[in-house]
Amino acid sequence: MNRTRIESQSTKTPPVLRDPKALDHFRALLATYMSKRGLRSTDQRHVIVETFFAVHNHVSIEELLAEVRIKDSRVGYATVYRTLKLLAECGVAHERHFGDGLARYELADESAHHDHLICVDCGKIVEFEEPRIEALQDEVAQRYGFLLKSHRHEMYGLCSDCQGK
Amino acid sequence: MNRTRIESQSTKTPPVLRDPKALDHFRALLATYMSKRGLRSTDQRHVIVETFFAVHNHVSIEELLAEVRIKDSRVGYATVYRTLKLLAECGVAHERHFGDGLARYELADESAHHDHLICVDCGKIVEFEEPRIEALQDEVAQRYGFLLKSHRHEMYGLCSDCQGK
DNA sequence: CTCATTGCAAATAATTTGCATGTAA
DNA sequence: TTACATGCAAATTATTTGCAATGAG
Repeated sequence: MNRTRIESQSTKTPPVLRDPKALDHFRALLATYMSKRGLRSTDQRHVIVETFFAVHNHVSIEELLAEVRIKDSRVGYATVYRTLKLLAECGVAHERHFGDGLARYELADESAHHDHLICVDCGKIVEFEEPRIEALQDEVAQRYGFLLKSHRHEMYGLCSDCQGK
Repeated sequence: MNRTRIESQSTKTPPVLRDPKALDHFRALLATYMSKRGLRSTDQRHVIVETFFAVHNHVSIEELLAEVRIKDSRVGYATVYRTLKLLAECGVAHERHFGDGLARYELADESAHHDHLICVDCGKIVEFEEPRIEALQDEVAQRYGFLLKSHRHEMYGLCSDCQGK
């Protein structure tokens, strides 16, 4: 693993404001999932999950590991991988793959069924929602006889800040 | 590399019919690009490129290598990687990444600006075009001040054949 | 002749896994 | 005390690269 790539992006973006109610919902979801399978609550899982809740959306494993190690320097990266996989399994997080070859995770949020705009220069990721596109997707799927399960819609370009350069 | 995964998908799909004129266009494009940079024409490149033209769209490296080795068993996989990279550079092919972790290549075709429907059960890939979605994409990009360079729009679901199972 | 190209093996890079040790319940 | 978890290192998997040998121009 290329450790030189670690850079805490959370210092670049303002602290994330999240609805405490929503976080409680996700904590409960995780707790239920874990107790149902006999999984155990550990210090590592706790610090990783709470850190994930606190940092910007679309964190990479590397970024999250760096943040986690500020609080507990002895957490191994395999544990972060395993814990994020767990969060994805129980529906708390979604795994995303953009063009740069590494997995990013975001808080699952059923209500915000969004897609992504990605700046190819600075890497900024903007979420967007467009119900008319969703509607056309359904129409296209029907045209080809597909029963739609999920989709991925990413648009790449230059954000307003990077167009001047 | 996992060599057990080799399976020639071209035997599952009917031989691809392509416009000979379009292929000549791509051959010329490649020849120009190569001579401009002093690159050399070799037997390996020739067999790889012609095989690529003959097989189904969205070939993986593994699949293409298997086809190529039917004609010349001594071609190394590094050469296939390098040649497909070359095709992508000169605009003859596009590299695509779907969910299965391996790169797939398709003939570049400016006129057919299509996206993909992918069956999560059998892996079938269907191309679709929907100008109204393209138009909405431009609208969304403008809304967020982005200058659009490219996009990727993939829809995952069950194709009609797999819905019955 | 000269420098691009090839095939092979070794290197990368992200992620996963085996295993001895640690620790919730 | 009994599995599950952890940390580490080693394994995986797709892709890339170094290098000596080959070959195109």
